[in-house]
Amino acid sequence: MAAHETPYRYDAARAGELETRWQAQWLATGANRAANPGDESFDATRPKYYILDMFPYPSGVGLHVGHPEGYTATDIVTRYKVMRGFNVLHPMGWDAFGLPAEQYAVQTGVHPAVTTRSAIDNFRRQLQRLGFAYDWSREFGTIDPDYYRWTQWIWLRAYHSYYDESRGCARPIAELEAKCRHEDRPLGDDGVVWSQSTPQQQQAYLDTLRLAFIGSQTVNWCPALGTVLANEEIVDGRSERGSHPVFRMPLRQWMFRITAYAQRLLDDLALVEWPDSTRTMQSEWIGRSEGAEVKFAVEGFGDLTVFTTRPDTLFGASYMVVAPEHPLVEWALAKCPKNFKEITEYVAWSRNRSDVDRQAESREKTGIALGITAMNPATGESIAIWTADYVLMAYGTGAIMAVPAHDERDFAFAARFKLPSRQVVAAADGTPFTADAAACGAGVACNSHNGDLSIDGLTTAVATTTMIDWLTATKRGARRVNFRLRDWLFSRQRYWGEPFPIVFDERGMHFPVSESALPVQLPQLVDYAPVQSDQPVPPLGKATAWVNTTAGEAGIDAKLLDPATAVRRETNTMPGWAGSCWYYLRYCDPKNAARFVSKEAEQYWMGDRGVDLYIGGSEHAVLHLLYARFWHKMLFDLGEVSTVEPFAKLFHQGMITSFAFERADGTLVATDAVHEADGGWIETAAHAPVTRVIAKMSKSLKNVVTPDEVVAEYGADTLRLYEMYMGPLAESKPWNTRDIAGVFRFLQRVWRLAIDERTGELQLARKADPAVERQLHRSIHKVAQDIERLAFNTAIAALIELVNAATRPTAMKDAADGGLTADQLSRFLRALAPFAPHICEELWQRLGERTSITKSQWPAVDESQLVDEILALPVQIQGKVRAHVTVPFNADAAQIEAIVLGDAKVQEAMAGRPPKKIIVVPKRMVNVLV
RNA sequence: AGGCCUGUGGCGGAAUUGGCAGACGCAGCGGACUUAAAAUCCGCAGAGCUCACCCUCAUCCGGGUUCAAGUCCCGGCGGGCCUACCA
Repeated sequence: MAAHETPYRYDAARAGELETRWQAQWLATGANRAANPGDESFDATRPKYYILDMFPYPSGVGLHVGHPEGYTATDIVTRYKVMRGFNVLHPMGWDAFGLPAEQYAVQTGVHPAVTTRSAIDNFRRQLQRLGFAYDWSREFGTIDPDYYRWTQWIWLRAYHSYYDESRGCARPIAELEAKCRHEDRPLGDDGVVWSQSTPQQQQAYLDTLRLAFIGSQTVNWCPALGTVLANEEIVDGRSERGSHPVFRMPLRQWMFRITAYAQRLLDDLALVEWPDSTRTMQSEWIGRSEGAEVKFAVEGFGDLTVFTTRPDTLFGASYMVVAPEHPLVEWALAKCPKNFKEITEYVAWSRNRSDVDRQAESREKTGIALGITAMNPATGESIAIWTADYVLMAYGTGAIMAVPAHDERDFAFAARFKLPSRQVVAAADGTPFTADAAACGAGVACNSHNGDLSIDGLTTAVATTTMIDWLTATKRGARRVNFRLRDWLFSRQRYWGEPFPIVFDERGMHFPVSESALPVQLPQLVDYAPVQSDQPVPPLGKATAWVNTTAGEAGIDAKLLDPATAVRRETNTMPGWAGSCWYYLRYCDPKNAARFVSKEAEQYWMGDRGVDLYIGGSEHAVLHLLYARFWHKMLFDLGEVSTVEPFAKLFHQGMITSFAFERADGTLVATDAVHEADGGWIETAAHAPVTRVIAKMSKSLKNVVTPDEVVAEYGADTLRLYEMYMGPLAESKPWNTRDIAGVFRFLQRVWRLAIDERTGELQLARKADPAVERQLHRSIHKVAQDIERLAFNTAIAALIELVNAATRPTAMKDAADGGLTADQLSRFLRALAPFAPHICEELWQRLGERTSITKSQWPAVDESQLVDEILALPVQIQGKVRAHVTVPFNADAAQIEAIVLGDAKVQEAMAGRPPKKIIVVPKRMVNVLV
């Protein structure tokens, strides 16, 4: 039939027309608005459900097809839950501060405020074109002063708090300060008390306890990015973004004392419904290890403390190693040892190397003896102290006891430098000890006794506790838990971020901006480029009029500082992660000018367990998700939020990959340089066969697909359906443009089921076909179940099967003889609506409905339609299917046995042999053993 | 080097608790309709064997548990992700 004969066919143009029409309508009528408690339209009888997407970082290039995957999934659940009678919160916004926007601005010469706003506008347009049921009235960006005002406020709350170890939670630091003053405590080891200390000393003391504090730290300096980076932002010694080399240097920076929360961040992973892999990654990142600290006496220096997880091997510690940055190195150099020059050179060399150099080189250990010794507290022996860069200053105490017999790293080092070794553990399974390798496993202690203590013969676990008890009793050490997690470096030498609400006076003391003076606005800068320098120089320093101000002007409490005092503003800014640490809270109450979120809105939407469903990429498994949990716990301690964890259920969508082609030598070829021939692929220019492989979408491979092009060719409903039909949400899956036709044809069939393509008239069945009716109930039931378990691909398959069953044959003369009745169509459309909302809304309205399908109820399922009266059961003889029998659905085992044994084919297969055993699995199958 | 995940037709995938392997879609093949093609509708379709099958083989490879294994256990091989001198 020619196109002119089917002018009312569902094609790209029709899809585009009806989709944009309904999108405008939904937006205009606020169809997707969620009412807050206290709002006029709020219905308190409904349960709440909070569905959150990880909000995007709007980039200049716009959305790619990976973005809508997770967004479509949450949209389906949103629409489904609304139809099921929930009050659903489903918001969207923009994570818009940060490095990429700034780098893009520097490249293009356009201010990041301008490029970011236009990127946001483009992202919003693209998302709205896909018909997602976001409550757009709640939209905000992290760059909005109304938002970052509260980011600054939360930071101030942390600044004003410390971690009370005795209570295990954050408390106002004012309480601690009052206590210090009242008790007139000594502030440090030197015994100087509070009242005898200068204000600077008092502040420095409090800074060792604040949750948001300033401190001098060895930081990761990335000259190419012109900023310092958090440990989490470094991969293989290079910046996660851009892969630039990173160097270590000491710097005074704002930090978060996330380590105070290490144990709780670890423990509470048990409370959340998250993928195991993500919980494992977080717990490994936190890196709890149990062991002991042990003091080794160094004559003239004092104690050299090490952390070890194997105190049971203390008798085998035959030398020690400290990190090149360890204070003991300076002390040793001060004694002018023979190899002073070599030590100095080694330390300088290892310090200046970037991490990438350290790791690029072979594992060959380097190091140098310091020419001093320590006393092994167990053996009383003098053992040499070395320095080597395989010992990290940032972990434990920056010093180790080396037990080459039972530690692979120590073994390699000892082998290289011919250092002594002693066996102190015998393998539990009797494997003989050799000097060729370290025996790291557990076993039984040996050669481990002195006049006071013997752990010989004890298993590793018992030997460990015995040793710790002895160390504790003799004050040579103690039980200790150590974490790999380090404090979070929270300042960046960049322009495009939240300013810190803090100023410094000429003494270098810091003062917080009052809450009432927030936000501290980011000043408009014409030149915001990073400053090329060996030393970090924040671009905000160029805003001299903004930086140099008075206490009064900056909003410092007059009780803290005279308003006329000259002060300098902090010129570092917060890192890109700041805004995403609490955005899910702001969505609950985005316009609140008095609080970051009202108690009522927070308690309602966060409920008992926080966000009910959070979907986003697994690349945020450690960074964002750990930081957000940390902020949330601080806010919980301070009484600002009511749940312990922010995200109850987390799910990661897989990556959408693409095809590329690979030559015989393993190099990749762009898709446009290849053609298909005889079921294979040929590189056109070289006439050589290539194989199809799966690769990430990239410009160079010419395999990037954008939602805009798919929407133009098929419409948004088809794109949504295709992305959900590709496979399980969690898996990574290749985009295959060819396959889109399948779901598009499905929507065309849906359309044709209701609409006569030639006339545009509604066409419906006169009466319901019982088989179709039955299948309709089953499909709706399955779709509901599948949505609950996020198995959208199988839900769609069920709907396709239903439509195939209901489709009229071409030969049918009267359309009313087939298809669906109005009532059936109504129910079918509601089941499909979460997936393909536009076409369903259109057909729904054509059925005569006047309220949006969005607001309709999920169709009811008749349970009796889900069971068959007669079941076909496969019958196995000796475990192989040999026959099928039909039985009543409620037949018991005895009845089924009788039917089976009476069946001719069964008897034939049994060949006269008597049944030895019959296994009947109700409603599944029968197995006869002879 | 370690940890976690994963391996099913030509392709994407299904099989929810151990119970008929390959649902559904793509690509392919055949038919109806058409002067013809497209579109549409109906059918076929894991491999093997002489057609068919209530035959044989088959879920990366090799063992095992079980009446029964894609699914559970052990050992390999391949792919992916994470961590990577963390004492």
